[in-house]
Amino acid sequence: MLSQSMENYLKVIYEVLEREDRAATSAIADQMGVASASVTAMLKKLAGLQLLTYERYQGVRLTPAGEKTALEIVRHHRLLELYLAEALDVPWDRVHEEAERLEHALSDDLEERIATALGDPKVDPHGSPIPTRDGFVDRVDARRLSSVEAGETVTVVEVADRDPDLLRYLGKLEMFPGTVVRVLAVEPFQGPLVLSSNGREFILGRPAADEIQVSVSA
Amino acid sequence: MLSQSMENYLKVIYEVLEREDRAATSAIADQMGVASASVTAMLKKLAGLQLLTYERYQGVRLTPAGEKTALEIVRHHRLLELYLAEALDVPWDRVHEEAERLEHALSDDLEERIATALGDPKVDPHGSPIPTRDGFVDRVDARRLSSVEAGETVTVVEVADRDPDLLRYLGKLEMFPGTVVRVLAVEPFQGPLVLSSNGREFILGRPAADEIQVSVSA
DNA sequence: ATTATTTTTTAGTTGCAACTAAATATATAT
DNA sequence: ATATATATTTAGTTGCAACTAAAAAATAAT
Repeated sequence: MLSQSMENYLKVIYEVLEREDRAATSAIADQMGVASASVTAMLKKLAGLQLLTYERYQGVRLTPAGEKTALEIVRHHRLLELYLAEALDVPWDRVHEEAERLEHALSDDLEERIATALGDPKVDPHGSPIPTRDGFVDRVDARRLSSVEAGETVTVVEVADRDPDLLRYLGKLEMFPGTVVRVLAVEPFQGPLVLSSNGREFILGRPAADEIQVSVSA
Repeated sequence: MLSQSMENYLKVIYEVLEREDRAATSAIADQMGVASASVTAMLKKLAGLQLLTYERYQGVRLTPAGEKTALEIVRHHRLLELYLAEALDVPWDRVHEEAERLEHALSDDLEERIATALGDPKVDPHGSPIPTRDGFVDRVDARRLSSVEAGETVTVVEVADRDPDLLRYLGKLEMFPGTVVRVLAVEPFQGPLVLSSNGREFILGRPAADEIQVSVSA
C-alpha cells in the first residue's frame, strides 16, 4: 500500500511526463508546492519501490509498475471529476480541487460503481482521457489552439484543468470539449486569436489559447 | 483547521458519549484501535484547543465548541452513508467503512450539494439521526429490542452500524429502520427472541437484539 | 575556459501521531 | 484494610513527510 503522499507524487510525475521527456525535481516540486529537497527524498523512496528510475541530477522516469499505479490514481481522479460534475452539478472549475482530496479515499469498489453509473466514460469534464481499469489511455493526437492558422475549423479536445479562473473564463465563452471553433484570424507578434463558435465571435489571448488542445474538425 | 486524526477522535468521543456519561481513555482507544497512551496525548491536545474538558484519570466531556465540531463531522459521515446507499447502491453493511474515509475529504460546498440532492434527510441508512447544519440532533427516544416483552409490537428505529456481519444478517431478516416487528416470545436466561415481521417468523439472539433500538409502534 | 547562475542533493530539524515500557492512580476482591 | 488487578499517564522512541541551510553538480554566460 502506498501513502497518500506517494500517490500524489506518482500522479504529478505522470502529468509532467505527459509534457516532458523526464520529470525534473523542480517541475515536480512546483506542481506539488513543496521544496525541492523534499522531492529528492521522495524520489529515492519511490525508486526503492521500483516505481521509477532515478539517477542523480537527471530527473526521473516511471517504470511500468510505476506507470500502472499512476494510471490507477489518474483514473480515480478523472472519474471523480466527471462524477462530481454530472451527478452533483459541481462547476467544472471546481471539480479538480474536490477530486484532489477525494481520490485517495476512493475504494476500488466505489470506483467501479461510479464508472458504471457514468456508463464507462472516456473523458473527464476537461476532455482529459480516463484510463481504463487495465491501464490503457486513449490519447487523441491534438495540437494547441495557438498553433492553428487562420481559416481553419477545429474541435476543442482538452483544456488545462489547473487554473480555475481560466476555466471560468472559458466556460463563459462556451469553449468546452467538443465545441467547434473557427479561427478567423491570428494576430502577429504573439497576439490574440479571433474566433467564432456557437454563433458568436470573440478574441482569445495567446496564453489562454496555449492551454487548449484541438483537433481538426471532421 | 483540525487534523484528520483530531476529527476522528472528536467523532469517536461523541459516539462514546451517546452511551456513557464520560468518555474513558480506554473506550476511545478501543473504538479507534490505538494504544491508550496515544489517546492520552491527544486528549491533552484537544483540551488545549478548548474542545473538551480533561481531568487526569477521569475521562473527558466535550465542550460546546467540541460538540459543535463533532456534530459537523458526524453530519458529514451520515450524509455520506446515505448518499452512498441511495445514489451508488452501496450495501448498508459497507457504507460505514467507505464514509469513514471519505468524510474528511468532504468540503462544505459538496456536503451542501449532497444534502440537497437527498432532500435534507433526517436519518442515515442505519437510522442514526443526521445533525442539521446548525448542530441540532433530532433524537427519538427508543429502547433496546432485547428489553421488549412478549406480545408487544415495535418499530425498528436504529441499528448499530459497527459490525458489517451483523448488518448483513439483519439485512437478510429485513430488519431495517422503519420495519415493524412483533415480539412473540422472549426466551428466559438471556435466550433468543421469537419475532414476526414482514409476514415471516424467526428467532434472533440476545446479543443481536441488544444492538437494535426500537420504539413502540403507533 | 573560466566564472556565474541555476538546479539538485546532502545534512540536519521539526511536527504529528503513532508506539512500547515503566510508573502511578483508581477500582475490585479477599 | 490490605492486596491484587485494571486503567491511565509519563517518558522516551519511531516513521513519515515536510522544512532550512549549505554543499555539489549541471547549465549558461562572459
